[in-house]
Order: sequence, then C-alpha cells, then structure tokens
Amino acid sequence: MTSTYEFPRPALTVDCVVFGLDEPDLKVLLIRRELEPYRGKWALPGGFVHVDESLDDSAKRELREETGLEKVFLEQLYTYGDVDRDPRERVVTVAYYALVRLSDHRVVAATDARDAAWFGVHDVPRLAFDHDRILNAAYQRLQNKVRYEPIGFELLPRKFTLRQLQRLYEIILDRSLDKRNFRKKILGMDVLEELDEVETDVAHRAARLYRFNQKRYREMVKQGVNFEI
Amino acid sequence: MTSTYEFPRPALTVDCVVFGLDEPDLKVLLIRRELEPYRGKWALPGGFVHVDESLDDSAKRELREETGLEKVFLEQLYTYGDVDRDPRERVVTVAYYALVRLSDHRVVAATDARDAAWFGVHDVPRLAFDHDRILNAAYQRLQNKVRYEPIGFELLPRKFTLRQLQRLYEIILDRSLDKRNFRKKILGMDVLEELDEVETDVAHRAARLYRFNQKRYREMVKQGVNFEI
DNA sequence: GCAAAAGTGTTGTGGGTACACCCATGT
DNA sequence: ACATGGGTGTACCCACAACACTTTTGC
Repeated sequence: MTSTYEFPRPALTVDCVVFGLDEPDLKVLLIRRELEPYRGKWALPGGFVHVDESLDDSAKRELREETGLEKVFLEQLYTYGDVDRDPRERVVTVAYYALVRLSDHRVVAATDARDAAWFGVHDVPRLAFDHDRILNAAYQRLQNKVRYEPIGFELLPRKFTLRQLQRLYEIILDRSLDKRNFRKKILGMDVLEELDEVETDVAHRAARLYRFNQKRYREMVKQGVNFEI
Repeated sequence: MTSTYEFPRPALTVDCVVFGLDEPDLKVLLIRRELEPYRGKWALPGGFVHVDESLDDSAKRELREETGLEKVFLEQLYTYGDVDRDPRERVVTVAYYALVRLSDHRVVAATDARDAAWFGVHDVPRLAFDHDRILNAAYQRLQNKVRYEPIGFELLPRKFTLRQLQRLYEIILDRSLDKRNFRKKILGMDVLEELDEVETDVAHRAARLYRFNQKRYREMVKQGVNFEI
C-alpha cells in the first residue's frame, strides 16, 4: 500500500456456506434470489460488507438476517475476486463456511418472506454467480478439516452417541469406517466425556451418550497431540 | 447478496508475503514505507486492487511493480478486515504469499527508488499495520503446507542436491531431520529425477543433482498418493 | 593425509487396519 | 423369540524413528 490515490473500488460482500447435519444427509442452506440477476435461482446467503464492521461480523450479521442463525461455528474460507463473477459490476466476495446444530436450530428455513431451504450436499441445483465453486471449496475444506480438527461436533447435538459421531464422519468423508477402530481412536483421544445417560426412544439397546470436552481438547492441542482420524 | 443498495465501500488491497531461501536462512521481502501512516516503517509489498483485474492479477502486478518479481509461486492466504487495521480509513486486504527462487531472481532489492530488503524470517522488525500478524500466518501456512505438498521446490534452484532439499525442509520446519530417512522418503516418492550432473565448486565430494518432476507429481496426486514429509 | 560431506541398511516399535461374536433392549 | 444395534479384543503389517560407518573429493 503506497498511495492514497482514489481508485474506483470493487464492491465487497460476504457469502456463507452453511452446513447442517440431517441424518443421514449433510445439508446446505440456500436462499432463492428475488432480484436480477439470477432471479429465482438458488444462491448462498450473503450480502454487502458494511464499512463499520469486520468481515467476521458481516458474516455473522448476514447469517442472522437471512437465516436467523446465531452463535454458530464460522470460519473464513477464501476470497473470490474474478472480474466477471457478478454481471452487474465488480464484486469481490469473502466466503465463509458455517456449521450448525440442526438439533438446536430447527426450522430455520422460512425466515422473513425469504425463500430458504436445505439441500443435500450431493443434490444441489445450479447456483447463481460462482456459488457452485464456492460450495465445492467449502465442502472440500470441511472434509479436510474434519480429519484433523474436531469441528464435527458443531454439527451434532451436545449429547450424542458414538454411532452418531461415526455416522457424521462417514457422511462428511463419504466413506465407511470400521466401528471398533473408530471407537478405539476417538476414545483414545480422551476428549469425550462419558455421560450417565443413554439415548431414548430407540427400538433396541440404548447407546451411551457422550459430550465433547472443549476445554480438555484445547489443553491437549497445546501439548501437541494429534487429532487425525 | 440481495440488494444493490449503495453502501460506502471499504477500500480493497492485496499484500504479499514473499519468501526466499538464502541459505542458511529463510527470508522475507519487505518495503520501507515512504508515506504516512507508519512512514519509515517496514511493511509487506502490496497495493490497491484495480476494478478491472482479479485478485490474483492484482497480487502479481503489485509484486512486479514493487519488487520486480515475475512468475513466482503465489497463493492466497487469508483476508484481513478488522475495522481499524488502517488508521486512515476502512481497508480490507487480501493477503497472498509467494515463494521465489533467489537463484533466478538475484538482487531484487533496490527496484525504483523504493527501499526494499530481505529479512530473516526470525529477525523481522515491527511492521506497519497488522502486517506482523499476516507474516506470522503466512509462515505458519508455509510450515504446514510444505509438509504435505511439494511447494518447497519453488524456493530452490531448478537443479539441487538432496542436501539442499533437506536443509530447506529443516529451515522451514525449524527442526533437524535424519539424513537417511529423509532420502529414503523423498526418493521413494518418485518425483525426483536423478540427473547426470553433480554440483561444482565445492571443497569436498560433489553431490548428485536432482530435478523435481512436476508432471509426474501431478499424476501421482491424481492417484491419491500422499506426500507428507 | 586430512577435512568435509556423500552415500548407504537394518532393526525395533507403535499405530493402523482388518476382522467376528456375544449382549442388551424393545417389540 | 427375534430383530436391531451396542459393545468389545486380537493379530498382522507397514511406516517411521533411531542409529554409524565407508567412500569420494578437494585442498
């Protein structure tokens, strides 16, 4: 940055790829556009960055305004700045991805008059702008990240069974895992608290419930423990 | 993106963390600021994004203009958008990092009238703006990335000895590696071509030269081979 | 002949993977 | 009693880590 010469400025937006687990599917939240261009097409929730708020705050605000979601896991993904990605004018967008507990946030869909819906991640229609590309990048990031950081818990209820957790990994990674090895590994990490509760309303033996111990996890990370699945 | 309402826009810049290998040090290229704020302080090379060029192109152009570097490895790092990161006005910056072959690009330093210099990565002064933070993030990214992608070759001459390669990894990762294990591993990956040449002008037995085979690497990646060091 | 780095194999161990059965519960 | 998933242990194999000496070359 060497000059304060006033260039015409690109517009700046944020867009969010919101993932939710709806067993047995991983879903993504999309919004139907009411305006041109791409009117009627599905798109990622997002909007302009205000001049007095940080990028993270923009993403949080947009999520709240467009989907009613609050306090979800949110992480910056990548910034997309191809010249022609918006036909109207130059728009650079900072993409985020979010993980939400559908168990906490039921019926997020119909906020305002806006048309919002969850789509299976393998079953998404053609999106507006370059949002397909952004969605793919987010999904890949999630697949990579979940393997060495325990972010998957953000998608599960706070209390969950080991089977649920394994399913989650299987769904995200799109491959099956061995039950015994999975349990050995995940319990060996020592970040799950075994609760004195079991699941209810199941037509078979009830499984034990566990909770993720974030504090313990942070301590272990500090000690350099590896959390690769 | 749901409205075309015209907000006041943040300014948008790119900043580059340029790494170069100057054995036995990993160095970073910095520019001394000639203007307020932070006049006289060292900062990352960078500048405003033009409205008719992509972010990648902006980064390339800034590198060329400010440092004379062309055709270097360049990758987007992260976008920094805290409200007060620039005291003059709201500026969002898309940070990149670059890897350059100092062997190809000697004496980059004094381009134009600008004051540019290479600093050891562990020996960088306090930088302008939030550039310290950006530099740290870039260094961490490099450390992580070099472990599972062969980007380190971008820092070496096209022909190099195994010792040079090992030193590179040791410098970047900041720890020593076992010679035999390193050679076994790296040769086992089958992406190095053994040349019929040896190094010259050394006061001891000359080491064989190798070349990185990018094409072969890409093929192997497609087959899902793992390149973790 | 000496200094300096090149080059080369083996062994132990820990972690990953593959694999099958009995148990508890609800209907 | 049966169906459904819960819960558990072992054996093999491979990849990684640790480790030291001989060879080549220039001076």
